[in-house]
Amino acid sequence: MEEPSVRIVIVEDDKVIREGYRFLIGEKQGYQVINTYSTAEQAIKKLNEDNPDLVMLDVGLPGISGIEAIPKIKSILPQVLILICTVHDTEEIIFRALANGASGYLTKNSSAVKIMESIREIMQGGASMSANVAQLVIRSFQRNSHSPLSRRETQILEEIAKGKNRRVIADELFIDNETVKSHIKNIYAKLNVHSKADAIRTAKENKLI
Amino acid sequence: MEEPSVRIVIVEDDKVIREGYRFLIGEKQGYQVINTYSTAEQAIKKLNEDNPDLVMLDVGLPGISGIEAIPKIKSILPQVLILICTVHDTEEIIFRALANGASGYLTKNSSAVKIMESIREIMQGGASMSANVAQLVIRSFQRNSHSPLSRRETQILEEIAKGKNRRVIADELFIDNETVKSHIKNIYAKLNVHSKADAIRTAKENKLI
DNA sequence: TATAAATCCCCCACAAGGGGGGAGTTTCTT
DNA sequence: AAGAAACTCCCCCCTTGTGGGGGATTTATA
Repeated sequence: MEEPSVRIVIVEDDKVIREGYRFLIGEKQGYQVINTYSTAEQAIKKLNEDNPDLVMLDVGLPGISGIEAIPKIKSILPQVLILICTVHDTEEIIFRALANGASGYLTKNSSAVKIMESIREIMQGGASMSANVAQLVIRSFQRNSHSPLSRRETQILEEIAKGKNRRVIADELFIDNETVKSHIKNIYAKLNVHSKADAIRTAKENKLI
Repeated sequence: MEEPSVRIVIVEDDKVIREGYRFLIGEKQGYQVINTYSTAEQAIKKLNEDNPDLVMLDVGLPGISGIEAIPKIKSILPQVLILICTVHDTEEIIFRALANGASGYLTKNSSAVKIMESIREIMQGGASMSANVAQLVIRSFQRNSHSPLSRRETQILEEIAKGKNRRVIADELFIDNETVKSHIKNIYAKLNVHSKADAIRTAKENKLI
């Protein structure tokens, strides 16, 4: 039986890189580059007729950025998969791209092999990140191991961060209202703050919760 | 100049897989398998003399699990890198492994090439995940795009979830106290809840914030 | 034998929360 | 042009929660 090839659209403002991608992908069996664009606006305008399976997207585009383009593209073609290929590797940009619906994030030092591997993984329903991106993402999961807070204090601060009040926390932990209050007093002293909001902010900044 | 080879310890209870890894890695230039163990306890006991750069760790070990072993290993050798290789791919296990300090997470269908690539990426200071793991991780970043909440409501609920009170939120958004209160009333109505804590819980469960 | 952690107790004053009502404007969609 | 959402602001009410002050006891850990 005939395997339909994967339809790919490339959005990249640098002509050399754009043509590089086109050449790289175009010569591979089972993949075809439908069109390439230098701005997200142009790509979005032609999205319905191009009808791609996957869009390779740069972040630093003139006009609307790749990040902002993601939800617009997804609203037109909800099933389309997005692979970000860019030089930008700041935490904020990466997280915004992933939160907006990207399935992959490669920084531009990625080899041709790595790019094709990512496209394959994404088309098979997975996701893909280059090593430096994966590291940032993983780091966002990790706690500070030198927390000044005790186990109980950390636990209680986590519940506070969920918006629970002292009464509820006390009930859930099978301890007294006053005990929770004491813990909170100690938390505030250790973090040098004087309110819930400040405690939560400080704790999150230092990855204590 | 002489490049020292990467010292690797393997912890895996299945003998076939364990020896498979040992063979796979042992034949590669620049990598040496110092020791292999079938339990985390044994590996931890010998950690100081083995002095590995990287530990390949299974999750489903007899005795203490791979997940629980991570902080214990890190407390003995803080610089050691951890690569999880396992069949387990539930969200909870993956997140706990990454939160505990793993630098990589491969599910066991990973090819030999992929395993070596991961080890290389991790040793170079990056991180690595197989496609299915990356997908779960990325999905955890993504919002529900069909939120019943308006932009403003979502924004305000996010601030509430940071522990801020109405007064502070009003000031930061340059709107009146009463306006914030109205938004909160509407949020509660839409989410069918009657308190901060319930609103935060419901919103998080449905990935509205 | 200190020190930290976890538990519990009392006081007080003020801030904050939640429910009820209504009403004006803008902005977007049909 | 009509209607619906969204965003803004105002009043009433009473209950609950919060933060700061001062303690105490027990257990475990260094």
